[in-house]
Amino acid sequence: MTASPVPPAPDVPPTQYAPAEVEEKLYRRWVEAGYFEADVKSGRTPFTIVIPPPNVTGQLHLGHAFQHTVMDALTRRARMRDFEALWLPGMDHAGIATQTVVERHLAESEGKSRHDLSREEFVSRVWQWKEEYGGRILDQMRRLGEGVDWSRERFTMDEGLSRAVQTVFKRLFDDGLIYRAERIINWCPRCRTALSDIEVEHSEDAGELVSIRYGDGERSIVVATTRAETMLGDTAVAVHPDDPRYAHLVGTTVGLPLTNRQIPIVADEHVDPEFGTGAVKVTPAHDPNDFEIGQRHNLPAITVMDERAVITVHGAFEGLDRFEARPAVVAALREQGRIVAEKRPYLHAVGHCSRCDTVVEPRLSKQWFVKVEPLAAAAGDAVRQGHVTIHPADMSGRYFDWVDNMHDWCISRQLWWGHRIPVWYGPDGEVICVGPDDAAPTGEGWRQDPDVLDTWFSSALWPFSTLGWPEDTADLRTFYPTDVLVTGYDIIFFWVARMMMFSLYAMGDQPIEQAVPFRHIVLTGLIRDKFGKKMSKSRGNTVDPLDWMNAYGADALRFTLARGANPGADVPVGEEWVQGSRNFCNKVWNATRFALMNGARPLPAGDGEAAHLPDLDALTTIDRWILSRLATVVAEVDAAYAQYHLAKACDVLYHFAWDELFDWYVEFAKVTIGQGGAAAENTRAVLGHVLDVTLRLLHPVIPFVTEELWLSLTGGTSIVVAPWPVAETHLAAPDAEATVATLQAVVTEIRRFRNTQGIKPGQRVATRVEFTDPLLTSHEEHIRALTRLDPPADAPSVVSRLDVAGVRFELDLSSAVDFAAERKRLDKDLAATEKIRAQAQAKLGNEKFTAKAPDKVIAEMRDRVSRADEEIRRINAQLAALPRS
RNA sequence: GGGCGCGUAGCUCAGCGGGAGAGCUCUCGCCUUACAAGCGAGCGGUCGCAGGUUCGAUCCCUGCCGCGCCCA
Repeated sequence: MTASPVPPAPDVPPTQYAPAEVEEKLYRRWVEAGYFEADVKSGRTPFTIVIPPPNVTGQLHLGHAFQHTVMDALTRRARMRDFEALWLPGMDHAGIATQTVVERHLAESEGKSRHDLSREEFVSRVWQWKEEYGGRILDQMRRLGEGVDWSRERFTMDEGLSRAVQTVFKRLFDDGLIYRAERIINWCPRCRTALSDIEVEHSEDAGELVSIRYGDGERSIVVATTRAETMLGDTAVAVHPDDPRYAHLVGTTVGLPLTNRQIPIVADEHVDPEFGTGAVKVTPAHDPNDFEIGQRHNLPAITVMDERAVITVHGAFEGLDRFEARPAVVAALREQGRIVAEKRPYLHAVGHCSRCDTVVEPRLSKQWFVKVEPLAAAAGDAVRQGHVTIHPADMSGRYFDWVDNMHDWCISRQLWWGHRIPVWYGPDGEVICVGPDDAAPTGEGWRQDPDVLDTWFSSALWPFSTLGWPEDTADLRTFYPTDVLVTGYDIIFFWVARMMMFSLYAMGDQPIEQAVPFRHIVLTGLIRDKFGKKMSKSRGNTVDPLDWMNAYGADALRFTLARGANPGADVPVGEEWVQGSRNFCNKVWNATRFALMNGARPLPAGDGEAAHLPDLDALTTIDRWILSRLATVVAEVDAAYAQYHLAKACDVLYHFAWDELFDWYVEFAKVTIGQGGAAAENTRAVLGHVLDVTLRLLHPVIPFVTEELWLSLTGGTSIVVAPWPVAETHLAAPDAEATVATLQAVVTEIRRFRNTQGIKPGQRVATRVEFTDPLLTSHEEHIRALTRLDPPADAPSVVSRLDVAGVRFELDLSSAVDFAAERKRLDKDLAATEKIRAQAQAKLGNEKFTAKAPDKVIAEMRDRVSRADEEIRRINAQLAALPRS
């Protein structure tokens, strides 16, 4: 055996990958090199993703980490594929959340409320807070290695984005799509602001159902309610018009208890005669359904609570919170003998503020609304007509359900932090909407609407406002429409549909394919814990992604999340998963380390992948096998990405890298390299090439470790800007794949034999090897190396003979062979093979099958039978050769 | 109540018309000089239940049972 000269490895890396030592350094280098900055002038095809803006008060959680990993993988791959890739970062101003945080801060540090400051002062405090504490998530994104274009970072309260907000508001206003009206809206008594429908979360809560008798004697009626305190604001009782029980009462009045008011009994179609007594109390100012009834019957609406949900009427209850007033009212009614029935607990749906969980109070109030009907119709059509594709496709139903049944959107919020509504009220009742270039009216008696817009209003403009709209910027012309939106399926309603509506509206002068905000919507699932349970603070199963990054590295976390990225499916994660990913990264590290120590290096780059390879005719079967497999893997990874099936891409790469490249090719390569000569040199080049390609394929998902290794392996500038591999289909070598499959089967069989015989892995066994399959002959040394079989001794005493596909082994065993164990093994294999044969044979024996099944399937069955026959013969020969025991 | 989805190995999930897969776990044996964050071998499933369509069903259809989620 000739020892070939191994070029000294410049820096042999340590045996364990240490992410902490490389991540920060590499990230800084990437940013400084400007790799993530998109160039409008490059002339390359653009690829754009805008980040769903995280909340300025927020911290990175696993949900962000997950979606950001997906976006980063898509963007990095696009960049490698020579697209002008832009991933645009930023944050939203999170009106309620931010104002709440700053108010608390103000209270704690100075003991003041915002009302102790002027509005201007308070807003400037919020900006101060933002500079000092806001946006911690941005640094956490850097930790994760996100390749965003920091030079284009945006914030929804920035001047440009605010201008976009005002422009859209003005247009909608002028088009009559924004209106102001007195309606029942969702009110949070803690945040003291209106909420839109979708900022309310419903849950089944335990309450009470109380039945109360209104009126007396003949003219009395029993109503049931879960909100007894609102009876103070009742202005009617409603029954179904066809309900015979109450027909005689319709049109009359009853006395409202605890008050001296008489209220009418009205007939309304919307009353459910099956529910309770079939009669309902009507409180138009405190219930959306009652409000509708009130409208239909011209009933007055009496507001009985203030903005904190404290009772404002009726001396005895005035000043009580709604939850204090409820038992008080019931007690007072009971005293009068008016409580007919009580049910506790009574489960019913209760709305909660999505921000602070306070029970929402329906409140009659004057608010601004967007008339969504025409906008929503366009948003639905864009998807129906195929201008925008939702992945996975079966999530489209949710989208349509939403846009087809959308309610008008309440956009005003009673806050100070946000985009102030650009509407001015004049002394004589004038209402003027001021556009971004208009001068606000001045003079006596003019005042601006005090409210601000829902944060989601500005978020809905994000795909184009971030690119400079309403100005006609190069960025907008180049990067809009964006290519992909990645977000959770839970946010379709909040955000996706609204971006669609506003983009189509604002970009309405463009053809629809140019007006859409994005061409693909990739919906991700929710992160769950390792038992598949939702993560929540109350469950105590939340995980800080920073902890896992610190423990296992950013790549390990990313790989774990990416491997779970099955389209639309929830992703359970546990620490063991991350450990496994870390182990994978370390495996890649060590395999590359081995390659470096053995002088493996891709040949100098030329045009295309094949330029990295030696003359194909000079390659061994094993070299051709791995190249053939690599070509398939590249194609499979591309196919998976094309479907946004990141989990599949990761799975393919994981198994190729570990199970084929590292477990087999590297082991074979040890032998070939050890043999020296031209074959060794070729194998070094092939190993170098395959690793190079594999690292590039993995880079979008695990950017750090791949960069660190790729730099050593290739001496290139950066894997970030290395070309994405191309599937070299001409390298397909089915013959080599078949031969190696046989080799693997032979090696595995020997290993099994050794195992069942209790031969220690390290123990070398003298063996005579005889080939019946000539294709395998040249691989004797590979087989011996992987199975630890030595050449036979001079005077062999053959103890055991083993026939494997194409090879006969005569093992010289000094220890006793466990024939019983071997027989058991073979019997099991025989039974399994006979089963396969029987199943295939049964099909072939079925006339209907042979008549109707496609030829390809029939041929496959025939082949299966003959392969099984051969296997059965082989096993039987083995069995026959075993001495009887 | 309306709609959508899911029930596949101990756990978490892929597969979705022609021989049941992965990760983690588990069993046995190994510090075999790239890697013990590792290596080799193995155990483990009437693919929720019942019908139907089909030459053939984990995969398509219907019903049932059990779980989710969204909307009301």
